[in-house]
Order: sequence, then C-alpha cells, then structure tokens
Amino acid sequence: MPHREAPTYLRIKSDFLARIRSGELKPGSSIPGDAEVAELFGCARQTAHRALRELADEGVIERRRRAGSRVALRTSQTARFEISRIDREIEATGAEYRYELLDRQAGSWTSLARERLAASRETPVLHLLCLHFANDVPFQLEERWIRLDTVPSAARQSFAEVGPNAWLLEHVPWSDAEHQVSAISASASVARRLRIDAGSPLLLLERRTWLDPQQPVTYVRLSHPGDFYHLRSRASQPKA
Amino acid sequence: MPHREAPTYLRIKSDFLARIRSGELKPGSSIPGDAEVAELFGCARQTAHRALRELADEGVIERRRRAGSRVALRTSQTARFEISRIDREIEATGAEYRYELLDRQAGSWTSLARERLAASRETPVLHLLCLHFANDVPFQLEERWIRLDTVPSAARQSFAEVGPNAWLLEHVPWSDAEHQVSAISASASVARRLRIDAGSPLLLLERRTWLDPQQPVTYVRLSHPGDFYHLRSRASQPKA
DNA sequence: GAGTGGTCTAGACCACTTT
DNA sequence: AAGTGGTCTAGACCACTCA
Repeated sequence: MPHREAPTYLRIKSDFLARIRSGELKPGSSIPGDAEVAELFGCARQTAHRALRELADEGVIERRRRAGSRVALRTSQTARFEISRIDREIEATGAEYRYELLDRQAGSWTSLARERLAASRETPVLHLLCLHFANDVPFQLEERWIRLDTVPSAARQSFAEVGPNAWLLEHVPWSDAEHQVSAISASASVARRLRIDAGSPLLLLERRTWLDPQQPVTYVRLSHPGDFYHLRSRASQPKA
Repeated sequence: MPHREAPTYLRIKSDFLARIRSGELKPGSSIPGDAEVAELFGCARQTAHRALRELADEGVIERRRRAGSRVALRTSQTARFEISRIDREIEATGAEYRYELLDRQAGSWTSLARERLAASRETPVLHLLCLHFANDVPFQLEERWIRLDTVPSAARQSFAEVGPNAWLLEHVPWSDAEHQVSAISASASVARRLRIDAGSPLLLLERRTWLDPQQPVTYVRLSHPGDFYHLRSRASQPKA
C-alpha cells in the first residue's frame, strides 16, 4: 500500500496539535496569523486559514480579529453520549427486544410534567407508560408526556406496536433537546413494574425536546435498573 | 442596527436545514451536487462546497463520491455532557468548595483498577482517595489510580492541596478518554465517607484516560450522592 | 488607521467510486 | 470511463477590533 500524502490543511492542524501536546505551545500562547502560517508551510492563505478555522471550531485555539490567535485554555472535559433507540440498543447486544404499552391516557398530567413542559392544566396532553424488555427481563420503564397542541397527530397513534420514541424520532423534528442523568431509588410502583426491589438504585434519564424554543414537544423519564444500564462514551482529542 | 446579510455558505446551510425540518427533504432524499447548488444560489462552487461539507461534518447529510449527497438517516440522539473540574462546578453554584485527601498509597492496586489500566501486579501505581465538599457536605468521593510508569512526576506530588483531577488536567495531556455513568448502591464504606445511608443510590462516573492508545494514565471512580448530582446537557440542532 | 480574521471567486487538478 | 467530492491557489474585498 503506497503511503498517501495528507492534505496540507491536515498537516498544518497535526503540526499545531503536536506542538500543543508536547508543551511547546501552552494554553494562552499566541499562534502566527493566517498569512504567516501560509508562508511557513508554503501554501495559500486559504489553506492555512482552513486549518486554523477548524482548530478554532474544535475549541483547540481561540481566534479574534486584530488580536490574533491563541491556544485555548481548556478547563473541562466533554463526553458525548449517544442515546440510541432502546430497541436497537438491546438488539445490538444480541438480546431479544420486546415492547409493552402499559397505559395510554389523554389529559393525564402530573405537576412535574406540567412544569417541565410549561403547560397549564388545560393543555391537551397524551400520557404513556411503556415497558421495554431484553430477553423478557424489564430493562427500561418509560413515562412520557406529549403535548398534543404541538403534535396533534400523536393523538391518532395507538403506540401499541411502535414505541413513542421511535415514532417521534421519525415523525417530529426537534430543534432543541435537553438531557439529564441522575441516580434515584426505585419507588414501590416503579420497582413493581421493573420487577426489582423497592429502593434499588435506578439510572434515570430525563429528556425534553422542543419543536422550536417556544414549543415543547415531549418530556420523558426513562428508568433503568442500575445493574443493567450505563451510559458509555469514548472520545479522542482532535487528531488531524 | 442595520441587518447584516449572512454569509452565502450559511444561507445555503440554513436553506437545506429548513427544507429538511419542514419534511420536504426526508432522510435518504438526494441532494444536488456542489456544482448544481452553486448554480442555484449563484455562487462559486467552493462556497456551495463549504456549506455541504459542513452539513456533512455535522452529520446532517452524507456525501459519497460519484454517488452524490443524501440526507442522513438519524437513528440516535447524541447528548454532550461537560464534565468540569469539580471545584469549579461547586463554586459555580455559589457553594463553598473544600477538598480533603483521605489516603495516598503507592503500589496499592485493586483487581478492578488493574484490569481497567491493563496493568500487572508489579506496575507502579499511585492510589488516592479524596473527598470533595460543597458547604462542608460531602459531594463527591474520588477513588483514583495513576500509573506511575506513564506519569512518573505524579509520584512527587502530595495532592494534599491540589486535587488529582486539576493537577492531571494541567500537567498531563491525554489523547483518549472513556467515560461511563451508572447508578449503584452505596457500599458501607463509601456511605460512611459520604455520610449517607448504606444502600443509598449513587451516581457513579468512571473515567479512564490514555496518553496514547498504548499508555493508560489513570482510572477514577467518582461517586456522588444521588440527591446532589446530575449530568445535564442541552443541545440544539445545527442552526446555520 | 492598520492589521487580523472571514468570506468569496474562477479556475484547476486529483482521487475515489460507481456505472 | 465518467461523474462526484476533496483540495488547492492567487487574488480580492470586507468587517471587526485594537492601538
């Protein structure tokens, strides 16, 4: 296999990343401007510009007009967790997936859900209670509220076969999403559904989505027995 | 304030995003090639190319040579959680932060930590047990192992004043990181440290980092009383 | 006012992939 | 073999921001 030469803009990025990693360039160090970088690497300004722009987009450096570019000061690590459709996630492990709709009620608010969806008592809502199984073992309990004024078509869905998450992902676009992960004790009723002991640790994933910043779509609480479920994330520093 | 016209490549991105959001372009729909988009918008091919390339980088569309571009099929939502330095996170809430080193031992492996760091019994290691307080209430228990063959300078650190996370972030670059979040019951010893009841739910954040794919740096278990801590994430669809 | 980054163009060559 | 995306150039104008 012949070694293919990397594009110039990637070589420039690699070069700066290596110099940052080695400690030669420290957070706050200033970086040559587009024109100078272009001259150093013997390329057009546009090419140098692309390398530096992408480094800035990735948060590696900070650029300001007139003031020039500097190595960014990193204070936090970020982890990106993929939250897949539960059916695919279960099937990916080789287990058999099964879905069960436990309850479906229009107009059934809880005060928590009303607050989360910025709704009044009169706002039309669909409440769903669903259970997801892996090899016939309860894996996830899903408590969901859907605002019917935002998504009227949901009222015509039975959700007997297709889970609400799969349906919403395919039929309702979203502009904003909020996730929250916490650890709680299983209440008696949740524990009964999940066939675990009351008080057992649960990994609770809450999600809200919006059609646009003014229109909440759904609020969902996904409870998982602590032994079964975890969120995983693997990240690399920007490479090239 | 005069309304400033947006750059052409952003207008192109917005246009496609709007058409995707409206349902006019569905997952799998094909999208005109660079040249055609350039003609449609009356701009140079490079400009159209940048718009489409960025959409592809963001995962909105998929591009393949010869085959053209298509709207990507999204199956999962991704949430990006920022994992800050705990001291800053606590101070950001207005609470007072305090740090305490409970234990520091060289050569003290557990089998779990050895497995996570791909180490043998003879691999030199530093084990640390730390407690982080918010307003004098235990907030996070930190159990950490640092491979001293990878980071020899850690052996000279007392970690009495500066927490290991802050020190490592500033002194040891990393190329890869892995996070895992789960819910567990507090063991008796952990519960005692955190001044909670044994069996209480804990949000456990585990992290591993590598200097490069062959050199593990550290493995850490961060336990948080379920009532106090949660991971939060807010995301928007790519906007323009 | 001057320097820096941000964007755009017209033209070009190449590499990959499908037909 | 041909069409598509990926990259590069040389030159240009503009906008923002600091001195």
